[in-house]
Amino acid sequence: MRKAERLFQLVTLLRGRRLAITAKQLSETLEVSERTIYRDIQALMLSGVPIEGEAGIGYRLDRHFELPPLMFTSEELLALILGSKMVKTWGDSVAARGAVSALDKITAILPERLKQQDQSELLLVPEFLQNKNLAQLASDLRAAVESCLTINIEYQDEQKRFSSRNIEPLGLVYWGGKWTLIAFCLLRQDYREFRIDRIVSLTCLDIQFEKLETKSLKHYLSQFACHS
Amino acid sequence: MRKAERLFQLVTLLRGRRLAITAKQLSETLEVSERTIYRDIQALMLSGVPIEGEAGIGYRLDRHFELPPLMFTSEELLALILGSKMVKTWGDSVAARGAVSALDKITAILPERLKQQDQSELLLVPEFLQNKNLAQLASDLRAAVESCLTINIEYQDEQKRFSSRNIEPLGLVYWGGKWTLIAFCLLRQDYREFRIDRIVSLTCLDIQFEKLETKSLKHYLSQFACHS
DNA sequence: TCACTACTGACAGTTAATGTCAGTAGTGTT
DNA sequence: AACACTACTGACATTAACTGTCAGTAGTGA
Repeated sequence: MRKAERLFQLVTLLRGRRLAITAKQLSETLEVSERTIYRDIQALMLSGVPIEGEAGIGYRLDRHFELPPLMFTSEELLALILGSKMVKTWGDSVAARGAVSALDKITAILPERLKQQDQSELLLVPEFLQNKNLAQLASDLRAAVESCLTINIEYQDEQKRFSSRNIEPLGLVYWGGKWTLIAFCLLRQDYREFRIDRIVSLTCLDIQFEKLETKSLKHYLSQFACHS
Repeated sequence: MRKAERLFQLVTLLRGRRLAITAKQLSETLEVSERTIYRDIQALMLSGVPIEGEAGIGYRLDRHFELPPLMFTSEELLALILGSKMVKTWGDSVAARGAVSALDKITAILPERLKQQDQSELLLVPEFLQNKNLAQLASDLRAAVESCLTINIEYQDEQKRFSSRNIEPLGLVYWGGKWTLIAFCLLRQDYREFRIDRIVSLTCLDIQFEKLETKSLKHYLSQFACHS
């Protein structure tokens, strides 16, 4: 079992690093010969662990193996299932995609008892409320937020009044059933909140804006929280 | 590595069973001696696997180890985080509790890159919208649904009209921001849908009702889906 | 008491793992 | 081209770990 323990430790050592690590360093840490490290690395690779080794550089774990496994309780899994269903229906299309595949993984390992509890569907998030176009719009907005790109939107408000604006998108908020975009409006030189389902069109302008402490989603919401 | 592989297979064999399994059966399946099985079981227990052995009965895996670890991609983890935040704010209190602890586990293993993406909070589910009383009411309703218990509710509808009814609760539906209780109303002898936030009080009656194909959440929703 | 099981120690034989040594090969710098 | 640094492989003597058989202990239920 000593070797099996060492293999586990090897993966842990590789997983915690950004830079490559040499066989010599590993052998010193684990107190074995370099030859043993070479054998261990080969064993791990044969069993599917994606290790990359470069002569003159050292070893690195493929980025996708960076994430360790997670252990959840029954209660946690049922909560994750419910949350995934909410994201699937109400989230932007990127998040919805992640939720669907996570949901597949979770249901694949559910024991019969929990599977029956989930499939009894006594707690339901209806799929038919899903709006694919809105989810895609939310994804595009999210990408603009993340990239700090100024955008132009055409917007139809509650009174059906039409407007076109250049805005700096700061973030998205889920109010339960409705997402809004918080942005800094270049026309009004102030924050504005837009319901995503009322955005008629969206155009990215390829103009990058600057992030500021006093011009952010957090700053906007701190004002809102004081009111309620 | 043969032994390490066998240890893995042992856990898998134990995990897939409800009834206890003897060392003799395991030795025949894995084609080793019983003495080796005793050694293997001891090695697994020393490394933390919760196996229970009873003389005259056999071995069983502690129930909490029934669930294997899960491996998620970055995209899936971010979706699970978003979903957990939704459940935390909008779910019933049991689900919210599960979501909070799942969220702790996920954030504990998040690499720096993803942690920063999550903490930038460009995609927000506000916690201040959480309603603890409503979440507790939802949990009580969920328990009644699961136990098929008839309940009495006092309800105030859209027009502020007050009513008191005995109902058989069939399930809960999340419409995005609002949950409704689907129930069979004993007064009207028909389905009725109640917004949870309009339920003034709830009393369990300790009268068990019968589940039927034609008196269920699914049946009710199949009618609704045809209308839209 | 008997039948069934889990459990432990001891020991000879078997198998796996280890470190040392020698050699191959790739990359970057001088 | 030579050198320094690294990854890599095969061979072999030595060491460590593992295995099955055997004998014995102990718990549970009929």
